Amino acid sequence: MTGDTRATTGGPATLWDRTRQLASREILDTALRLFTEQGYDATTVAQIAREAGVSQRTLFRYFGGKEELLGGGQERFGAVLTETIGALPADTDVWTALRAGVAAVLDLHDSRDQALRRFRLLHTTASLRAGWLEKRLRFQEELLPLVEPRLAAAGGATDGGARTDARARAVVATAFACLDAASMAWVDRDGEGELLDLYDECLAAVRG
Amino acid sequence: MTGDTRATTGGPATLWDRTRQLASREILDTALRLFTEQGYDATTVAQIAREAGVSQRTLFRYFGGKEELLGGGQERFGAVLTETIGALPADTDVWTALRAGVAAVLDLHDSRDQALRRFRLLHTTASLRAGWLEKRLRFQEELLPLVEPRLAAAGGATDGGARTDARARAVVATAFACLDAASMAWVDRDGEGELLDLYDECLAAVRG
DNA sequence: CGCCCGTTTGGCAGTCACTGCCAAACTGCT
DNA sequence: AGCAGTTTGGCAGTGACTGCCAAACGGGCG
Repeated sequence: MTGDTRATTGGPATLWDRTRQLASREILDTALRLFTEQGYDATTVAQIAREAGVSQRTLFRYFGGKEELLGGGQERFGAVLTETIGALPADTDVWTALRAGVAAVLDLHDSRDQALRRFRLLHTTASLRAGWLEKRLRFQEELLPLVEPRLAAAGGATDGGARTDARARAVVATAFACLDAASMAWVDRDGEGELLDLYDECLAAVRG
Repeated sequence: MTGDTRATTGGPATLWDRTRQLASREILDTALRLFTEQGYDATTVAQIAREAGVSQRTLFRYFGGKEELLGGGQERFGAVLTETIGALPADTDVWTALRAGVAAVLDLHDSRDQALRRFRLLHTTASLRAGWLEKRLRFQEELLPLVEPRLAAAGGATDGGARTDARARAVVATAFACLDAASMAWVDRDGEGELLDLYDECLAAVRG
């Protein structure tokens, strides 16, 4: 705060950025702690701001809304998903590609414990669930242009158009649905086993 | 409102019930109208209440929240789903059963036009989408006990327990995902064609 | 017919998430 | 040190939603 303007850096660039990152982390940690302690709905944004040492207004500038305070790099999900799948060879099977995307997203979590806490919160809080599902749907839309061509190539492949559109949506949505089912089961088992294995199992059950 | 206490009945029972139903309809109609005219987010509950001729407080007593004002008998969805599927013979294939459930729910809409309006609103409004997806998930949970046994019977069927749980969830979620993909495509085509056909196409794309 | 009881309604105030707006504090550069 | 651009914090406002309490109303009773 005072003195010591010389950069004891090691961080990204300007002091602002470092402070910002620090505050951001503090807010996220405080939020996750309070959420797990009192529950999501019972925790007010004002309380998080107070305990994190920032004004409510600033908190809302850092994060768009209460839901974002769950953390877990949810904003990166979209980018990671499209990047991972986009980087795959064009003739990769759709399901293989989607599995790779799911795996990449799961790797984003810092620790198994935090992931478990987040998922538990997510699956037990209606409002959070709603928000997550909505975000998921957005990712799904973003993924569409990457999935459509692969689907057309593999399937008997009639032209493009609305028909392929619906099918691509269904395929991506199914992958996400399996991820959700898997993560629910994973939470039920208190984080025992590998989430990806559960995902495979779910997908197998669906695709018979 | 005044005089005419003699029952020109024909309705269910007491005057209260009839008034209630009338007000309910008025509110729902007003809401759908305003939503389509101005958009969901731009319409305030206060405005709906004013134009429907009830107090805001009463409106919230009739319907739990703004989302319910979309109507379409969403509350019955759960019941219809479980009843339809529950009434099917125990050895019915899971996918057949789920298809029947989906068909029953689709039959719930009064008119094609209203269904289209509702779906369009649903797919273009983030907040509504979120709410719908959350409700969908609740139906999914309700359906689980009906789906699990059929899945165990058909599939190689190891024991019961958490394993089947995840798979059942995945299967039901997939069916719903296909319904969503289908309804999105249906809206894109301005209600042309049969929704169920699109559903079948989506499911075929998934189960390849 | 009129009266009382239970239900329903409406208004009011309050909570909570979230958003502009504006002045004050601060950082980075010269 | 000083200037300019950015960030912050407080304040007021909106909109959904919830208790609370008094007033209005419908239905059954004498």
